[in-house]
Amino acid sequence: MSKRFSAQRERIQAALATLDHPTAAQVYDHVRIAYPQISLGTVYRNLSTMAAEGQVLRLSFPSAPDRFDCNTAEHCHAACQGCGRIFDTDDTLPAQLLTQLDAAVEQATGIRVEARVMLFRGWCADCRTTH
Amino acid sequence: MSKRFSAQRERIQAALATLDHPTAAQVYDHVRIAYPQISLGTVYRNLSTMAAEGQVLRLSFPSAPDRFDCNTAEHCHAACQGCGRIFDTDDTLPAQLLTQLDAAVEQATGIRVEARVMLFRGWCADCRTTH
DNA sequence: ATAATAACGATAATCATTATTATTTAATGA
DNA sequence: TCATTAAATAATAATGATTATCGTTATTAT
Repeated sequence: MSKRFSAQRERIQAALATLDHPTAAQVYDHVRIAYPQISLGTVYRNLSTMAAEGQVLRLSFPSAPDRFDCNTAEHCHAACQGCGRIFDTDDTLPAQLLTQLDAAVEQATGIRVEARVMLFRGWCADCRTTH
Repeated sequence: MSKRFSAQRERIQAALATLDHPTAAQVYDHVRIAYPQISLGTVYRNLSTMAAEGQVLRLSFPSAPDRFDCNTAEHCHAACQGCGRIFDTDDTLPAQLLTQLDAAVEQATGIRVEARVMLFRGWCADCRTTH
């Protein structure tokens, strides 16, 4: 009936659900296995559109390509400086902690917080043993 | 004995102190006024070195050049969605709160946190009254 | 069905950043 | 001091990620 999105876009969405915080290139490589004629530009175009529409989160890291996250729920990211993996905090961060944080920010800046982008950097358990 | 830096690097450091979260290009343009022969590559090289040495913070945002912050003390940024102003929390965020955050992140992800990038979005006091 | 609109694939262009290289400046030390 | 070595520079080429263009194809509306 109503095919809301193109076949390419649906495959990109499926790839996002399968892969873990992929880059555009990783999405491209994944989709290309079953759909070789897709173009990298199409992947970028759709990812950018989806990010603008709020269907996907675009994450930016220094000296690294952007990554995309289909989980648009409230959560933070922790990046390992050793292996580069990105971990989700999901909703395991105590909500009461975030509330306190918002209050502290409002007191310090006057901003009543509506959204947060929090990226933590450090070493994962695996990399800590080898450093 | 204190380490001596090149004239170029000292000018870059001075620019960082003057400008507010500048990009490399903005540092370049500022230094160039009084020191026209400096090269953009020199700016990038020094900024990267300083970031690696922990003398400067490198901030990354989607679809925008990296920004550099000479305030390496623990602080966050809060952006107003109304007027666009950016507020620093400086060190007014309770350290004990950040420690708790780090612990929660490590428990959730395994990452032992070394650095955080926290950007808050919301409405400042002025804009809240007019919205 | 036909016209209008949107999305596509291929590829060129752009932008930020890093690497190269020849040269200059600073440090070392006999 | 003067020569030697090391480090940093300016200029510029190269790279990598992302966006823009453009002719074509697919989808939607009349």
